[in-house]
Amino acid sequence: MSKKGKFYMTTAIAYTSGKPHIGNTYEIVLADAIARYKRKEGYDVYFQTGTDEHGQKIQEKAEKAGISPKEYVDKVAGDVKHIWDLMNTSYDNFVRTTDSDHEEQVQKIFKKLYDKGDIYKGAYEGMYCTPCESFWTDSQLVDGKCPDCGREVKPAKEEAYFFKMSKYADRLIEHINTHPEFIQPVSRKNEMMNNFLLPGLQDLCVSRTSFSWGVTVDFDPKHVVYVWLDALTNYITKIGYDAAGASTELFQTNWPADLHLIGKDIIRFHTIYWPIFLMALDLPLPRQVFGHPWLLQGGEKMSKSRGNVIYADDMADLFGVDATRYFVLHEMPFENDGIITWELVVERFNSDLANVLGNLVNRTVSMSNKYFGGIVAATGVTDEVDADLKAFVTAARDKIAEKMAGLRVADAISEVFALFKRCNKYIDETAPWVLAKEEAKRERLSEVLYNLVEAIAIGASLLESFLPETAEKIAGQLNAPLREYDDLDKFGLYESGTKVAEKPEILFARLDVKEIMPKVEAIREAQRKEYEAEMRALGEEITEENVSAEEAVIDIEPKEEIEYDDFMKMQFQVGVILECKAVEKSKKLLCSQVKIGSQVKQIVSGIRKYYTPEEMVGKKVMVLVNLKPAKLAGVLSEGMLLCAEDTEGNLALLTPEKDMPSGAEIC
RNA sequence: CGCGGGAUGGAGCAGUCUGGAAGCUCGUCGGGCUCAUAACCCGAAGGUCACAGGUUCAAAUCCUGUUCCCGCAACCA
Repeated sequence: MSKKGKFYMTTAIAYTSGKPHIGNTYEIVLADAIARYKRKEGYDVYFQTGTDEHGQKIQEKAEKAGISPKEYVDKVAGDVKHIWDLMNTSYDNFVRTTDSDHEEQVQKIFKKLYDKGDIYKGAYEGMYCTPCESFWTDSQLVDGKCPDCGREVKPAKEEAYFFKMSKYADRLIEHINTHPEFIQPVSRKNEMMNNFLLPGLQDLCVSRTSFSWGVTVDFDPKHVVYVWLDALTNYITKIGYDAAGASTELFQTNWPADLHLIGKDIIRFHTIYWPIFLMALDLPLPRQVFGHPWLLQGGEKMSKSRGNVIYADDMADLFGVDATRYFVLHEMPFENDGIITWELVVERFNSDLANVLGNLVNRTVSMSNKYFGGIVAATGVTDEVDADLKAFVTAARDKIAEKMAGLRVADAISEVFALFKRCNKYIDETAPWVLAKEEAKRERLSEVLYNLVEAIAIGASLLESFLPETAEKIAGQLNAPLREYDDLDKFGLYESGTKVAEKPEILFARLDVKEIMPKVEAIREAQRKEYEAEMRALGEEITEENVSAEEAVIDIEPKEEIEYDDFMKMQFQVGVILECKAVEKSKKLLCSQVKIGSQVKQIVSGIRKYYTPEEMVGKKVMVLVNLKPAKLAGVLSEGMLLCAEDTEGNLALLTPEKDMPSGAEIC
């Protein structure tokens, strides 16, 4: 055990539904920077990551690809690990939820919670709407009928296991209130409190019978364990937790985790369900959960068919691993989403990596060789300007420590670069090429170069956690080892008389956007080709539409087969929008007056995000006319406008392909 | 009136808690320098700090109202 103690941190485990893009890769790089930094500070770090491999979605994807779920996840887990390794991440353990020891512990945990009474076998005692295949609680019903379709529901009893969330809610609220650092950033804490905890927690259904690709409940094998219970517990099972009490030493020393690093989308699972599961297991809670923001492709959504997905390996090919690391670490703010575009990457690459850092090392090494044959020696001939440089450089370590303590990784890396900028300024202040002209200033010149090399050596050591490969390269050129953390506030440890590399190696060669963009285009083209090949392999037809669409094809849950009579019960007609306005008190609803034949109906639709009231007026739309009227946000709606919806939830109104009069029947 | 965050030079952000000369990075323009990867250093232009009121000797900062964006929740017949 080191002097600072242990530090157990995890990333979320990646869901193996496809190859991770740069947005997913961000998390592991961020985690790695923190892990390396903590190690440097002197902590015994245990850094765990891995893949989440169960669930319905994976089962379906595998079926489609015509392989077993296990074959499918083996492949994707391989891809994930490959990228994690490519990004030079220093995890200690790569876990997979299909590992047998994990599955076994999940079963034990489930059983333990069941024996304890926190998990109980129940049923959706509520009401089941057969056409909708959905259960509803009494409070969700509208006039005792299905809130989805308005039809009769009947009591049904599909059995399932539930977890008594409410039992631990007060304890969790108390914990969150007394541990302000628990949820980061704090704005997320309010969301969790206001939306979930304070209104009251519902018991959570923790088993499924609708698919089989998961951990089987061993004492009731037709159920599989809810994927989140399965996934979250990796944080304990894979460091040796044993529900029967025989936990390993690794577990004893490392639990509770010091940091769970996760995406902002899964904060709820980590700050509500996970702590409650732990309470039920009588285990202490993790110290901190940080829900980081997302890295978004500028303006557009990432989609394979469009060829604009940015993958870490493509970026590494074009720019190198450290440049990729630099970009994601630097560009991601603490709280808001970051933006990534190829142009932005090139700009950052040139201005920071090539100009500030690469050129600094290059000119310094080059001057040492030119003036002193590469020998860097301190002479003690100082000048006033040296003091400021030294003060700046020796203060950097603690500034960075402060940023890192608050998980402000982007700010921390900026501090490192501020040091390099200060060095460039020092060169200008001392003007070595002027000193070189006078033989009498030779010792001063030597001291200046020594100071520079020393400052760069410290800078490289501070850079190590973020860009490990580059730090090593710089140390190599200076012919000096990277420094220990405790020495980073001391100036003058570079061994005087050391000879630096004879020829400086270019660390980052400047890039030209004009040369990069054709390569980017090639990557895009390759992506589209690969995508088409995949579609073909799945037997899907490639049409102009599904290549250019957000997602080529969308499969939805198949519904029960219906009789022709069922169809005939529904009355569809063409309607024309006479008036349309936004529904107040609602962000999504538009209220339209629709003329169908000679009658006018008021219809409310959730399409405000996609259509303005003005553009609605005059449209011919398809209307389900005989739907039972209902109130939405207090406004009566007497029918339904038909829309197509993609997987992103984007909506498009259906309109007749040729002009048809209002009231025309759709059949 | 569901909860919360935000609006600051061309772009991206800090500053707001604790009122006291509007700051950082990138870009643009001018200058310097030549050790270096056309790089580095210095300087300049450019902002009514979303809008309207109020408090104060003094407001980006505090108070009230308005508009617009964004999370989360709800809703989406």
